[in-house]
Amino acid sequence: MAKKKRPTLQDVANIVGVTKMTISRYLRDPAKVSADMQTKIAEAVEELGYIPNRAPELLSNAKSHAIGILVPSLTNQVFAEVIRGIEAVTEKAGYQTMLAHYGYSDELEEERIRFLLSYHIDGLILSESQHTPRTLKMIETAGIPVIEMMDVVSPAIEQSVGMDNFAASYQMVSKMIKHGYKNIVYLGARLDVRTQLRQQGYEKAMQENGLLCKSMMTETSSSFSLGATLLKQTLVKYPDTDGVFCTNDDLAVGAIHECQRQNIKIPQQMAIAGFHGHDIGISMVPRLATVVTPREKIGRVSAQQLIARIDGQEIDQKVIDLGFEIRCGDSI
Amino acid sequence: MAKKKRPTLQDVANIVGVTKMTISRYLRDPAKVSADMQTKIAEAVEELGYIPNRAPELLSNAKSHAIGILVPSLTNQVFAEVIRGIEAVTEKAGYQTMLAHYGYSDELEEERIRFLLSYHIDGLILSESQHTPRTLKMIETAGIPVIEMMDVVSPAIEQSVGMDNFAASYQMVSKMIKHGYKNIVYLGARLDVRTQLRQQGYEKAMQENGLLCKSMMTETSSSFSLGATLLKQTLVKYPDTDGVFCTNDDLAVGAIHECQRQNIKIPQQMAIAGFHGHDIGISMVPRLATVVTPREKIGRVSAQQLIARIDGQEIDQKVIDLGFEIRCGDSI
DNA sequence: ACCTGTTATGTTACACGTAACATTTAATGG
DNA sequence: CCATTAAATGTTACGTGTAACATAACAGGT
Repeated sequence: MAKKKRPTLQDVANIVGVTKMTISRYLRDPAKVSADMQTKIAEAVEELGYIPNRAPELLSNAKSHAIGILVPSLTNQVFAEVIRGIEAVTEKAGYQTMLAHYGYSDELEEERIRFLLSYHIDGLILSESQHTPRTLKMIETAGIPVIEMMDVVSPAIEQSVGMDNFAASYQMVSKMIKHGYKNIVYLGARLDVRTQLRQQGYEKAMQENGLLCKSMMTETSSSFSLGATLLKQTLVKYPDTDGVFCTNDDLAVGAIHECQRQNIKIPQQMAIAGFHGHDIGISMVPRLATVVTPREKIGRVSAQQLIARIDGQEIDQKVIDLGFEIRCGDSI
Repeated sequence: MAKKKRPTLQDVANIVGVTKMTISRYLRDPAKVSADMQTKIAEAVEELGYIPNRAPELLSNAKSHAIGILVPSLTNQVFAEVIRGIEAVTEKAGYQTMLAHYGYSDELEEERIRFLLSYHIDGLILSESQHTPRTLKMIETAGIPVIEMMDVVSPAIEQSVGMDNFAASYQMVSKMIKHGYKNIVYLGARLDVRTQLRQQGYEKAMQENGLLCKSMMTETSSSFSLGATLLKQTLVKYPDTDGVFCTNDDLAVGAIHECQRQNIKIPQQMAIAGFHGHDIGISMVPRLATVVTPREKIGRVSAQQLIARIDGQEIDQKVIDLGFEIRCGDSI
């Protein structure tokens, strides 16, 4: 069972009886070779099971038609939807995507970016606006367009596409206050930049109304049961709590579960609001109040902008704000 | 703003005043060059922001220390956890992962595999045991080890790691029947192989007990609200339904939501069971009856087996069954 | 038959890091 | 201080597809 080397263009060429250049042309555009040559080459390629080799085109400085996508987490549903948006665009434009994640760690992000760049990707979509100095240097050196998604903070690199997390949570909490809730607590997990922005929006709304800011936070990564736990802890520490604003839907749903366990009536005794507008918020009873974020659109627009810039277009808008929507549901 | 070519080893070498070979040695193992050379090279590398280039090592038939992971879907939480398991192992072993997904389409799977193979990955982890003929040919040609995850069907390629979906659903449905439920309906979405195996397990259990098999199925991809919809439709079509077995937790949770909306008491009037054992099933009220699948372990073991085989070990077990656990919760 | 222009194929050189071997420099022992 | 060995660096060749240019084949018009 000797390990055969995998076939090269030359191997295909030998079968057909031409030079590998002809095979190369056929693979890039079949119409470039004569009709009977097309069938002969097709057969040989099929017979050998030829697999293209990207190495040479990486050696030359040709475009790779691959772009890198870097998300902090795959367990977070948000990014699955953003990725879907990105790929809806890249698929049509003939770009392949290389996906990586880094568990909210700057150092891991750097490592992943180095990995992706080592494959000469044509562009890069990041999910944060905070990077190590080395990351910034690498990206500058690579000289490829970069997009930072998710928030509309002024981009650390070139261009950002997202929504205003601060404004969104400010509006949501203001609405809760308008509904008459006074002792609203902020529930947060996984303290990334966006979580912090949302907390600041919460604080602004509370302070504007002369209310006290309280929070229940953890570094643990978000989950439904964590939401339940945080609510339980909140009720112990702040017994007069009449509302919680959660940094995402998962926590909010878990909080609702805990209220149901403790027979706390929503929204009469307790208001609960989340962030993102995932499907479960619509499915559940009561329907969850939440900020609906344009996740798929963020992906689509990011990919469009990136590809436009790969094609040489200048940046027309450094910051693209795709907005959000407040959905009241039945939980506030 | 002339586009600078990105720096090569030669550029680093020119700064330091040595040949690129010395730089290459340093990058692979700093101890291989003299002490003062180490600092000089480190500075130059930092200054240029040198990014490694994988092309040459792809050209030579060297190992790439990258493996490919192919999952049908990223929105499906199951795979996020499997991937976490895989990467826990690959990270330690010094392998990079290239992740791709294909939306349950054989053709897209083929395309993704071609893409991954074109980067000379050292091994491949797939999530299905059904592939196009061309896919099989390519994999054979590539001559790299392949693992098929998720179920314990006899592997289409070489080795499979997973659990017995058929037995699991058979046991769960049997348990529901033992609890006294008779008119149990199977709720399914996204008709992939594992969904079908689960349905067959359901049917076996029902038939063994002389009960009638009924199902409510759709090709739409799974979601919480789809679970609610399916339950609603089930109650219209089969009004005497007293239990539903769902192909996954999402559908089951949605079904519970719908029961809550319609004031159907769980488990007194309706039994509901899911599949996988996701966090939400523990968080929610009532706690969901479900089959707990070893998702992360499937990932870990798959990666271990793959790496062992990349290192030349022979296959010791063609099929590795990692078992499952029935968790009753409060919903049956 | 001859020229023109088009189409199809061939030739050459190149991109970049590394294995294998060659050479230089430094270090140790007598 | 020379001989021998070890350490550090240099040299050469290689792998694979493609751009750019070169050549061959062929059609159509006169």
